[in-house]
Amino acid sequence: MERNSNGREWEKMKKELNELMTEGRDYAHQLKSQLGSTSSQESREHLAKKILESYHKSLTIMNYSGELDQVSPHSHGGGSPKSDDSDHQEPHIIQSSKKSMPRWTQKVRIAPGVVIDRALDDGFSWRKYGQKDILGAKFPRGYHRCTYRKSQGCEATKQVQRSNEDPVLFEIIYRGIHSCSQASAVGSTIPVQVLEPNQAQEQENLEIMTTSLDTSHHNYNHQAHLHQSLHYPLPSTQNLESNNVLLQQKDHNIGFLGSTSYSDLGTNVNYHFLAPHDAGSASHSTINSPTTAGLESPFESFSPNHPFGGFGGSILNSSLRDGIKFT
DNA sequence: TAGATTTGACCGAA
DNA sequence: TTCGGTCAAATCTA
Repeated sequence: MERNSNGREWEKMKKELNELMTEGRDYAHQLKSQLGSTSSQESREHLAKKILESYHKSLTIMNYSGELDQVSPHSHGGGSPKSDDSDHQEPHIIQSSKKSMPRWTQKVRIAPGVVIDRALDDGFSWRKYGQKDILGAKFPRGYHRCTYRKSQGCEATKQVQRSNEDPVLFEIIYRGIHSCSQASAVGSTIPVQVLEPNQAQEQENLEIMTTSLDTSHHNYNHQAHLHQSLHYPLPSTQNLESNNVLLQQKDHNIGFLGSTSYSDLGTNVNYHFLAPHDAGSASHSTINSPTTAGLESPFESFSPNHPFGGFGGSILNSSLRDGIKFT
């Protein structure tokens, strides 16, 4: 059946991706080993560049494969029909009309204390092209596409939906990968993706990410605390759980990961990212604006050009948020 | 004045 | 027929 050939192609792609990720890991190890040494800044930058390249290649493969929508179609045995429980981010397939486009979801929980002014500043420029009331949703869904769609034919889009149950929680659905000039400057919008690696390798990949964070984040003085849980479309729920545990543990070491802001869909809010388990302690104070329809941008103090942009950017800007799942 | 946002209309999939 | 996604004209803003 068609599924068999797709499966073979997918296996081939996974192999290539695995090689690239491994390459990236090796470079990261080298970089890590140089951190405690007197190696030159140039040498470190070179290694960082190589890491970036590895991940960029990986993401490019995913971009053109058109396979992401099919990732792990068997990942939830007897999965429940569509659920409104937005706090549980079990990987699931979202049927997309644009099958060839990778699509993934991330959830951003906002907390007070950080003023942010760009609409979900993930380093890319977005232009809002629509807003629509969704059946069963209290808040409208915003539709955004890449600013460079016309000039560069970039097909990346995103949708922003505010949670019914938790107004400080935003679900952001990304579609497509940037093909515009921002892609090389910022990195892919696709966050970390580990494609069925064994756990050891998976942990190493994650270590790379956090190592990268440790080497970079000190350049920033954000107030926000960001916690994360990544959700991979892996067949194994065990992998999923280990990812979450690992990342949350790493997260505590990181301290700060980033902040962003979002302005849409209901109220003016200032946010930083918190994992659900921290949300309670972090008072999601919502700075309500007198208008609820205006949806002004509450995001500030998040530089779209910060060095998490490339490798780190694809991971940090996009991944290190409340939750991400590929679909 | 150019670029961004808003919003009603339109279209396609289910 | 309904609903989600996109279009495009009108409007806003820097």
